[in-house]
Amino acid sequence: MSDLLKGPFHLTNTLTRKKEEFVPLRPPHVGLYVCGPTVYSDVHLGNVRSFLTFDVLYRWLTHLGYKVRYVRNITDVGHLVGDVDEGEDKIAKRARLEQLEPMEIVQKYTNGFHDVMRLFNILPPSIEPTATGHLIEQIGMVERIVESGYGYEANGSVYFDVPKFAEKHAYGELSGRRIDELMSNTRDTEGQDEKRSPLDFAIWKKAEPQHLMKWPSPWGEGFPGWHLECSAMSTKYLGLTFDIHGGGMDLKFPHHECEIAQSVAADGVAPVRYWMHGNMLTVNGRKMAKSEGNGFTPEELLTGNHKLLEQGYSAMTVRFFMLQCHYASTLDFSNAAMQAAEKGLERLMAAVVTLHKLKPGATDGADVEALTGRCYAAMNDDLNTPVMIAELFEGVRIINSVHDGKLELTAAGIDSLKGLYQSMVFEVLGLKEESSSASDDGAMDGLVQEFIRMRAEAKARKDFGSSDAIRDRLLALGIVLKDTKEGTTWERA
RNA sequence: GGUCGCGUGGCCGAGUGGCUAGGCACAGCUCUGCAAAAGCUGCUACUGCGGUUCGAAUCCGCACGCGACCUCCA
Repeated sequence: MSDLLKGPFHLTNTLTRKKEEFVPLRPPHVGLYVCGPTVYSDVHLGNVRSFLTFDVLYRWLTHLGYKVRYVRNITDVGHLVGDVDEGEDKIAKRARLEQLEPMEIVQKYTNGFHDVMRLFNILPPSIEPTATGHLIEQIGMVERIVESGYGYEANGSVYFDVPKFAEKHAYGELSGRRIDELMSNTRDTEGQDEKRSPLDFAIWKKAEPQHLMKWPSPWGEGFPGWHLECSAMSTKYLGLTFDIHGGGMDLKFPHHECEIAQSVAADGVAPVRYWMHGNMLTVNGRKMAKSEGNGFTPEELLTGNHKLLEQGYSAMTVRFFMLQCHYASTLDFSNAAMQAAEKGLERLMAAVVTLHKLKPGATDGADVEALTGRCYAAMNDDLNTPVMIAELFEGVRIINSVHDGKLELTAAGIDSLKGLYQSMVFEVLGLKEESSSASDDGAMDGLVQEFIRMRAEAKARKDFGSSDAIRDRLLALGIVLKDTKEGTTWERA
């Protein structure tokens, strides 16, 4: 595959709302930052979708030959439960509820998050920094913001002065908001009298005496504001300006808007060149969210033990289901759609197995090169995984036709196809064989092969009653037999 | 209320001016002792009403319906 076929890569920059050619700042290096989870509860499927989107981005950039430094944070302090910059720290609240030390909560749900990422074959980032590990950098950033005149202290807390910032800079550019509209839409400011404007947000928050997670600072004991860590850590590991920042659509405002303002205020430069936002997973048309209570955990998904689930679905089925939809579109979860995805994935993976058994012919009856080009074109067009999957299914038809002797491919053609599927299915889409197929258990396979041999003998003497009985009894045990030209194969139902 | 987005065949979902993805389901055929699997064929849609255009699912306007953000959320 020539590099010419591979590029150029275009992605939708949500800052400009346009599809743009991706050109890294310092090729071949790419700096990628993605907002990670706040570790105070189990991640649900909607969270998984977001991390999956950027996993595919990471995989694709890597596939294109870029050296990607992928930073995805763990938020282990700072987000508040209640109203704007008031109320209890989420992690502290959870710690109280579960009667654990806050850092035990953090560890518990960080472990859980990692388990889920592994389950869905989502690659770990290059750096996974925590907010609590970067207090010095965050305090430094607050100081720079104060020095530049866009931060002010009030009663031990430090706030970002949004109206003042907006006088000279574009606040609201990313989310398409105007400062005067925001002003007229503010809710009551009760309990926020420390702020000069209701639009201001905390970059450092004073801790009450009973607060468990607090650190010394020039403004007294406190903790960092909830937008600050991403700015401080992305700057530390990726530089003042870096290539791509990703996150869920719901983080666009205010979180990402505030990140931009903080970086511009502190360091004078816009931090991000390409912003990318993944869309939401919905259930019955409504966003899956912790606060909606309509999420299910991966464990419930696998077992089917949830009122919204008719059956259990494997992690790869879910992954495939999500990849059949473009990342920027909302995707509605339903049992019918999941069942369709399950069947489709099965057919795709079966064809990959078949591909490795193909016998070469004298001519090429299908244009593998063109198919490959279309796969690259799809991915280069804003990570259009649904179109690429459609192309892969074109390939499935080719593979099965060759296997059935209805089409011919040369050894070179078969090799190209193998290379394509290895790259696209496993490396880029990140799908993997998961359940025990025939070969994972030697004893099991030997046992079934023995029954297949007995059945073949029965068939040979036209004793179809016996041969069907063997097949039916194995089926009742979850073993499916398939008669092919090369003999009988088996798999689990 | 403000801002943004969406509405595609039985279902899920691509597609941004003509060449009408793909998956699942369904029907017929081929293969098979019969099944299963696989292949072939069929099923040809774009919320409604106007407008622009030789031509619109695709552009513009209006209406209706739905959602997201505006408060922690991927």
